[in-house]
This record gives sequence, structure tokens and C-alpha cells, in this order.
Amino acid sequence: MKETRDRILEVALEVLGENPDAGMGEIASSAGVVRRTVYGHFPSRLDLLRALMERAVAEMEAVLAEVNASEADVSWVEFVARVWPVTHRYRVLLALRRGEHGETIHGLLGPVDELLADLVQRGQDAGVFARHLPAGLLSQLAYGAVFAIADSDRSDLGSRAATITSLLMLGVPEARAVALAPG
Amino acid sequence: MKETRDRILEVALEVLGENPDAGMGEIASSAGVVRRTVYGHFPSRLDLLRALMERAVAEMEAVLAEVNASEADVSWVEFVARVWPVTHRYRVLLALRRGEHGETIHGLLGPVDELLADLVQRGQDAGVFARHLPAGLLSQLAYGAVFAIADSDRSDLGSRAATITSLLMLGVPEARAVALAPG
DNA sequence: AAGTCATTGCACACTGGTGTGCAATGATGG
DNA sequence: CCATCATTGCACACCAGTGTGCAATGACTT
Repeated sequence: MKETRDRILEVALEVLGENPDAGMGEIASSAGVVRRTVYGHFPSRLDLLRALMERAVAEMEAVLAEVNASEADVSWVEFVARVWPVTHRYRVLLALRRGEHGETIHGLLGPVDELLADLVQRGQDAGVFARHLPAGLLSQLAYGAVFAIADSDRSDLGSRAATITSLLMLGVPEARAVALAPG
Repeated sequence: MKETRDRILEVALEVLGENPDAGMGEIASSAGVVRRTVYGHFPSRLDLLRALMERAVAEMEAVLAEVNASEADVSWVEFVARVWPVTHRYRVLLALRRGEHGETIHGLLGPVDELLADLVQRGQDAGVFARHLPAGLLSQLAYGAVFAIADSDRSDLGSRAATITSLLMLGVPEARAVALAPG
């Protein structure tokens, strides 16, 4: 069924998020299915990753479109707060860029990187974000902060803490960051 | 010779720093030696990692002792600037905590974590660092910032940028962080 | 009832990394 | 010159993960 395929993708996102080295077997059993079935939907591990990336790009584009459709004077800070959750959801892909299929992933994920860098760049130009690092690197860093928090074994501090920290790292003064973070 | 053993350790630190999944063969050839020779010095991969950890703990203790021996009113900020380089040098070990021998590594590296957490805790108590996250997590985050920068493909921005970013994330106002960072 | 289709259970081949055994080589120092 | 010892070069066994082939099962449709 098509449900199965979706469930595998969903579970793979979780499992690989926990451990990027998880094998097809582990993903399969976590999805309540046999290894062979996974290969039925995704001929190779890379195919599965590709499917994951397609979803990632799609969701990211959706969020960007949604935000762009809203008020023009939406603060960059709010923008950040909306974008990070999505990038966190697909954090595996970022982690996997250093691995075997790194080139492929880096290529397909490049546009997202550029979007984030663009975002931060505009924030810097608007004088909201600090300028001690290039925009591309700064966005990667803020991203890193988000999923470092998510990966911590404390579940009590959620996306709000991540957002505040990201903003701090981006150079937004603490008082303002705390005030702007949603939640 | 003993040189060989040292060289292997040194090279392993680099190679694994680039790619934590690098095999014994890759480490060996990078050290200009044959795989078999590595096994001569370190019976298993885990043994090699243990040796790496011993070094890490030793160096970290040395830095802490050095700083403690200096003036009592050394600012926390300077303290941070001195500690991060060491933790960055041994970044592999942090990365490897999520892997196969994660438990072992986590155990032997725990004391360092606690030291860093302590450091940040005292910074928070002194009112220098922000309080939006628990000390332990905050120190991990600042650490993450350091080696995210080091891992970037831009070699021009070094430890100064990393320090500034760490300080920003810790909640130190931008102007002050820039002023205090060495370099 | 018949047919379609996803899933399953096994068996298999292949790969890449790990760790070991052993004889040969070669430098170093007494 | 001789002995020692690190290093080397193979060969090997072993394991875990990947990907494939194929027949059997079972549910859902018409």
C-alpha cells in the first residue's frame, strides 16, 4: 500500500535522525515491516534518502511561500522561528552530507542552504543580525544550535529555547530575542 | 618505535576529525604506515580511541590547571577563549559518542563535560552568561559552534570567529564579545 | 471464485571493515 | 657481526550491511 511507503519514510526520518548510521534492517523493523519490503519501495538506500530529500525541499518551499505570502513587515526574527523547525525535522540530511553519498545530498540540498543563507544575509543587511561571520556559515550555525538542543536528552526545552539560542547566536540582543520567540 | 605510535595518534586525530567513520586502513596510510602496524600498537579500534581520550583528558586538565594558576580575576570570557581550542582538537570524541562505542566514550568524557558545564554555570552565576538554557546544554552548544566553524570549508575564519560566536551564543553582548576575543 | 498485488520469509552473493597469524625484511645497538 | 625488535606483506576468518531472486501467504477487488 501507499500507506506503507509513507510510514517507512516517516519512520526513517526519526530513526536516521537519532542515528544516521542506522541500517535498512533497523528502519524496517521500526516501521513494523520486513527489510525486504523496504527494498520493494526503495531499491537502494540512496533512493530512500532521495525521497527524504524531495520531501524536505517540498516542505521548505511551502514554509517559505507561506511566510512570503504574509505581511511584508514580518520581522526576520519571526521568519527564523518558522523556518528552523522544518530544517530540524530533516536534520539527518545535513548530518549525511559528510557521509558516503555526501556529494549527492549536498547537491540536492544546496538550494535550501542558499535560501537560509539568503535569509540571514537579508537579516544582516537590515541590521537585525550580527556581522561577525558570513551569512552562509552563520545560518549553518544557528541550524546546528537547533538540533543540538533537539538531540539533547532533555525533552522539556523545546523549539522556543532553540529559537532564542539561534537568535542570540545571530547577534540579536538577549532581551529582544526572548521577547520575540514564540511559545 | 615510539614515534610511530605518537604519529598514528596524531594523524588519527586529524583523519577522524574530518571523517569519524574513517577505517583503520585509512588512518594507517595517512600515517605512512601499513594497517597491520596500527594493530601492532592498538589491538583494536576501541583501544585507539581510548588512547585518544586519555590524551584529551590530560590536555584538558593541563589547560584548566594553567588557567586556575593565573590571576583570580581572569574573566570568564578569556577562560572560554582558552578552553575551546582544546575541545575542538578532540572534536572526534564528541562526534563518536553517538556511535558504536558511545557508552564507553561518553563515560570517559563525562568529566570534561562536567568541567565545561561547571565553567558555564559559574559564568551564569556571575551574570556574564545568559540563562535561557541549562549550563550543560549551553556549553555543548558553544562547543558545537566552535567545530561547526572549524569544519566549514572556509579556512580564513579561525578560532577568533569561533570564540566570538560562542560568546554571542552564551549571551554576551556583541560589542563586548568582539572586544574580548583574542587575535 | 478468480485475480491482483503488497507483503513476507528465506537463501544467496557481494562488499568493506575488523582482527589475527606468520614468515620475511631491515634498521639499530651491543 | 649478531640479536632484537618494529615494520611489512600476505593470507585468512569473521561479521554486518546491502541488494537480489523467488515462491508462498493473505487481503482486497470485481
